[in-house]
Amino acid sequence: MATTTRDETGSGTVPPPGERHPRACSIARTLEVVGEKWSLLVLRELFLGVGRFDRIAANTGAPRDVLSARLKSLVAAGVLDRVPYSEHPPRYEYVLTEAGRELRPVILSLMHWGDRHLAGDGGPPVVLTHRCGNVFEPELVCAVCHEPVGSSVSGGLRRLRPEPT
Amino acid sequence: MATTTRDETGSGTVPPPGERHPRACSIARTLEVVGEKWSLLVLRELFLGVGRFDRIAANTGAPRDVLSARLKSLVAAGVLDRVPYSEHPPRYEYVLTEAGRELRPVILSLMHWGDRHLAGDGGPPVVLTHRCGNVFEPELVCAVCHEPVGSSVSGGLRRLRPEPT
DNA sequence: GGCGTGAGTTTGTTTTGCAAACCCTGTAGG
DNA sequence: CCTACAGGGTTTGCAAAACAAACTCACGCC
Repeated sequence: MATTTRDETGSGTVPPPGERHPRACSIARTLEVVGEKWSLLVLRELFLGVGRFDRIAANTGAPRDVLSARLKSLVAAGVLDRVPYSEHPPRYEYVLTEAGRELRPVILSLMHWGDRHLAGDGGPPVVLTHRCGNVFEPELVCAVCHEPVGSSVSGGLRRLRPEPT
Repeated sequence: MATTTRDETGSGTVPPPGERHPRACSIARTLEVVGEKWSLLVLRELFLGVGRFDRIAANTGAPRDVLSARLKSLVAAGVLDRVPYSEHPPRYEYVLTEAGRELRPVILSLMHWGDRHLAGDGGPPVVLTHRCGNVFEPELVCAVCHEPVGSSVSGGLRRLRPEPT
């Protein structure tokens, strides 16, 4: 069984064993932005139209100082905007930017998985309807051929140029 | 502007201001399983076919003790299986369960967002092709009508029974 | 018998998370 | 005028978790 030493990281060089060579990877980069605890729950609140500090804190359960830090970093990352909704007294709320709204598939995929695997009795805690009138269930398809991604190990996907040797 | 006190949490009662009443929510439940740091990068490796401890540690950059803890909790949650690939010496690798494979849309959505918003020069670090032969780009659609979820604030989605008052 | 591999565990330090209390601005009521 | 309350945070002190590096253990090979 000749362990084919693959170029797993895509860096062009096979790393020496035992050393850390994290992949260049869009998943990791995205998690740098929204992967910390509470960040995605903050986004959930904004998708639900809740944009004020106290309400987000109450609905997520996040400690206020942590929430404050997360909101700052999400604004810095361009996912949220902090906009005044009142002067005298100055009050702000948070709204999704276009980039933030594009995270909706992440939220919906997480929600769908939880609905399928972690729903207690009584089914999903929240049910959405699509504008077509039906109860909404998300499906991820290839944007070109519109066929669903499979449930096999590979999902019908392969790396382009997987071994740049 | 009569601040319509909405039942944000779906708990049936509007929470007193200042108190924490986290929502019953499938997103939060899913994040309890895969929301900690490194968990989703571990899943990425498994989708790429890398299932052994040392390789996962090297490719993700996760500290070995943390990785050990995450793998245990993912196995306990039914997302991974730990299967022997050798006895004498006893060696194990990790593989996705069916439930784990169903997290693929989460991974692909995160990757797609990173490709769009965090790719440096030279474009995305990893390019996938779909079995249809085209470069893969994911799209989230309604499983019933197959129309894409919109990019508006609501995305064309609404809560069913949003106010159980 | 010493070295290498694989899969972790242990140890000691640093960082982060958390709860509760506090601060500041401004409005409303007695 | 004085107090209370709302909103949007910051500060403080403590506990939990992350981190890096070293160590263990079981073998297989030279």
